[in-house]
Amino acid sequence: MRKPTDTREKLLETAIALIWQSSYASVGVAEICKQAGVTKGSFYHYFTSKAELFYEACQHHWQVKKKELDAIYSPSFTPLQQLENLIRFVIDQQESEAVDENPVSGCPFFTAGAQSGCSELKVRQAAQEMSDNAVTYNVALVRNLKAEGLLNGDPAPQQIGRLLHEFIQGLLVTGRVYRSLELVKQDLREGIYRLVDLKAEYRCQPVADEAPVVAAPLPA
Amino acid sequence: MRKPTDTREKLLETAIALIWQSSYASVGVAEICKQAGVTKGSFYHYFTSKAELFYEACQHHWQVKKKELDAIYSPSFTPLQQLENLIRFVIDQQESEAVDENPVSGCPFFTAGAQSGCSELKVRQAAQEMSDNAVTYNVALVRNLKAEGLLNGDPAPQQIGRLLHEFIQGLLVTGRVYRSLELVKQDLREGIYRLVDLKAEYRCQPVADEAPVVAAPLPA
DNA sequence: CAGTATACATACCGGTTGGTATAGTGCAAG
DNA sequence: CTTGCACTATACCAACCGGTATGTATACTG
Repeated sequence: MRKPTDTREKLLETAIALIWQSSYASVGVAEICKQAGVTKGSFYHYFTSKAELFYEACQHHWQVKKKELDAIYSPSFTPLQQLENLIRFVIDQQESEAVDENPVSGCPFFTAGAQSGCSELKVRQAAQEMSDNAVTYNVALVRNLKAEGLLNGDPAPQQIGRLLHEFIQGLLVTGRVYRSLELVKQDLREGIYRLVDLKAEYRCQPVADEAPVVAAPLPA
Repeated sequence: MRKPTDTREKLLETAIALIWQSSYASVGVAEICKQAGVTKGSFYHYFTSKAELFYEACQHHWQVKKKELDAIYSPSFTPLQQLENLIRFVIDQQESEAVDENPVSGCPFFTAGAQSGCSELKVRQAAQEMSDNAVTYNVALVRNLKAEGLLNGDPAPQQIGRLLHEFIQGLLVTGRVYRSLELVKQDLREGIYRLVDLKAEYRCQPVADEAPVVAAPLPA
């Protein structure tokens, strides 16, 4: 046996990074390999196809994001704080991944999956699973808000969770098309607040600009 | 001069139809030509590039959709009816364009533009212009609702119009990824109603399933 | 030291892409 | 009848695509 290398992981991360910046279709296997400092031979040693690489890269990347989301939704926050954390998370995310030509990267899982249209079952599958993941977290958030009696009416958390995801995705894609992070910042909070429909007395509470979004997670 | 042919228009319509069903990237010039019964020579006689064809096809298609939207938003409807018309319009649209492998086509302008990411300025430009068009109509709707005093608070119609567009696009893209028109039907009305935030007394009024969505436009 | 499985490199494949060069065709004006 | 132009058909290109075949270096195992 040869000693294990980090080639595989390198490919996963490079793929995410590149596809993130442009799109699944416009990034070739060759480019991914070049950027990762790996040759095609190695690529197809670890992955059976480009679509499969994407699928696994999504899974891999989710493991990272999951930790961040767990911090966001830590029980050490009140539901209202969690809501604000989510908003900040989305924007931070976009800001950290912004590149010159593409100030809004959008959700990589999704933008790729969306275009797949007919072909590439594996890609669509990845987009679905990542969406399911995101919705699950949204639902938890809504449930928390509802449990505290902060919401008007008697909404179905499952549906509101979906609505949030649909809206956020649409907003990010729009921001991407317009190449405008400003648009995202303008509409994100307003859209989310309208979808969850907080009771009047809790609405639009100003949030400090420096408010830490990630706190130490509770020790079990 | 030779008698004018419909070659150009044929190409525009074929392009829309094909790209609609799958995606901009996965439909080649050759396929468009074949489907339109035209050869590549003719294609590049009328259009300088694939991207330009797409751009012009969008403009062409918008002229058709514009008429439908004008009917939807005819002053002969009350604002509430206009709102319901919009909801029905979106769903009818998807239902009429559904094909086996793709029950949700999404907005063709947008799904194409979204994926463009880095490349193809002309494609992104088309997506932007078509979005602007859509938002304009949304804004008009919100203004009507607000003018009748049907909305809570004092919302900015411009923003709500954007939110509606962002949500609808996100929903359609999600429906596309899940290949589920059912999802779209479930979430469309709820999302829209939450975003516009109608006063309680006007909310969720049941709408007859057979309600005509297109009425005779007012004679000037 | 032989055997073997892993890890990677080189070179190449057939197919498709968007785009072009060119020759030909139909038709109207001179 | 012929010239000229709008239009169309054929043939072709270089570039690139995802994927593969084959070879080799490494390193553990018996």
